[in-house]
Amino acid sequence: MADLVYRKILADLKQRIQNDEFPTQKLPDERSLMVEYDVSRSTVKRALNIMANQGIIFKKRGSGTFINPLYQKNQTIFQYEGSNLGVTDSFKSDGKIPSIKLLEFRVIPANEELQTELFLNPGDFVYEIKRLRSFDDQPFMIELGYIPIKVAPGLSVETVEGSIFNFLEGSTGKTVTKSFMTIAAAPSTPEDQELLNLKPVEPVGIMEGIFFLDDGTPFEVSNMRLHYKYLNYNTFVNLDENG
Amino acid sequence: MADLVYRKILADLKQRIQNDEFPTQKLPDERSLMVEYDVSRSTVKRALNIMANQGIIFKKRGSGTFINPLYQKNQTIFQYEGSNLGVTDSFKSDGKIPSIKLLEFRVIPANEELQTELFLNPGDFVYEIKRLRSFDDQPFMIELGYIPIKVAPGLSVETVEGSIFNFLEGSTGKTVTKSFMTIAAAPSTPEDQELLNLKPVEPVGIMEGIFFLDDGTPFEVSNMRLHYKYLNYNTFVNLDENG
DNA sequence: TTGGATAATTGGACCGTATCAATTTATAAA
DNA sequence: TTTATAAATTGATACGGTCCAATTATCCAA
Repeated sequence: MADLVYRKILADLKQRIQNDEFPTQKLPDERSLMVEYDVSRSTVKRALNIMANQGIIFKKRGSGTFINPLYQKNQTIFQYEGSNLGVTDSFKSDGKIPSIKLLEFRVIPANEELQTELFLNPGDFVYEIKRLRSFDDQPFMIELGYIPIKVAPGLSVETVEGSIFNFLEGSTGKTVTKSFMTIAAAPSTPEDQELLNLKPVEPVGIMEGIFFLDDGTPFEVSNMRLHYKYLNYNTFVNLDENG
Repeated sequence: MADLVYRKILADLKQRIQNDEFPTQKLPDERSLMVEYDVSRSTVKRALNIMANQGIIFKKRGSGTFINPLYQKNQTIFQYEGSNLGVTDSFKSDGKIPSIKLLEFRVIPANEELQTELFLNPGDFVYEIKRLRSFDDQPFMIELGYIPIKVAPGLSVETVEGSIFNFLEGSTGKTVTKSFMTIAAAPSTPEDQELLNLKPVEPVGIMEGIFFLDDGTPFEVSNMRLHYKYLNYNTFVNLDENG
């Protein structure tokens, strides 16, 4: 995986940026990099394009390639990168111990909305999994997930009390690297307040996600209600939509 | 701009997907598309890669390229694409009339945080712009923005009562297509409740963004407090980070 | 010294080729 | 029929080249 040429260049350039090896905030031009790394210009461009899409660098034709000062100076905001999709991993634990309490686990027929979102047929069944996640006994999220039985037939109570993504990867080798997310906010319901230990005026953050297998199969629909202090979503938006 | 080959293919394929011209959910293979459009395979791959990064298609080596069923069936959630960064444009108005009320407009020295985020030096000045945005007299967002005077020296009250991005583009030709966004939620303050017409239990969504010019210059730091019903952020997450 | 034309620099777009790797399909053997 | 093997399919990686467009640097003339 990591022995790809463009990935090595990518990793190396990121490292060199962090090491402040480009004090002028300007990277060498593409033709120099091509000689330096002894690769073709296409490969250089590939690595640079990925960094540009991640907001690490800006490219300006005729002028050069420049480092996003924020990436260097304030990489705390950029640490969204490299995060995992699974909640277990993506909410940085800061040494706190994550735990899962299973609130509900059953099989139900997929309603119309789930049929649309998970691309199921009428009569297909899904697992309904409701879980409460905590860090050090401080609950921070109510997770209501739906998974078609036909894509994960072997789900058990023990599995569901841990990371479903890890189970999936271990049992089938498939990984979940893509999702469609919707982020919103709402006043907390009495149930939210009880489970997440919230005051009535304190809201919840809502993250709804449809997670896909690598081949595009919708794998899970998840509705996550978060203690508002834990909703902190960072993203770099680039409307150029170039590759 | 739109006469680029890969963009034409991109637009055409999107259209054909919407027109349901691929009922098997499978696109022609890259070599066929290359013949069909009479372009090189590199150009085909470029267009397909962009669509894959947008979540429109999934590619599977050895198997083919497949349409994300959600893109076709439920394109409402995908309508984030093609949106503009400027708030005036990006919040879909549904025929409602957007308006801006200027609450505050002054020049202040940049504090330490602003110096970091906008990459300024001690002593540099910024505009502080506080605005209330509405649709049909229904306020939905309090916007507190900071813009360095040296990147937009000509800001006037009239300008600031309209779209700053449009003014910028008109006066300098520079466009804003990149931003770093942080999304959160919080209980509403008394000021929020008054300006946004919220009940005490109703929260606000918070979007903080650093907007960049095309050359990477940080242009604006904006703190947006939204009526919670208007916070609805959609995004496709792809951890493959390929170009 | 300055202004404008000219050249050099630098990233963008596109083409075309070769080889590899994952998957599916076809074929042959048990 | 089932199973193992080989072939065809299909996207991924990487190389190389040509021409163009935006920007910056250079240089000459007024």
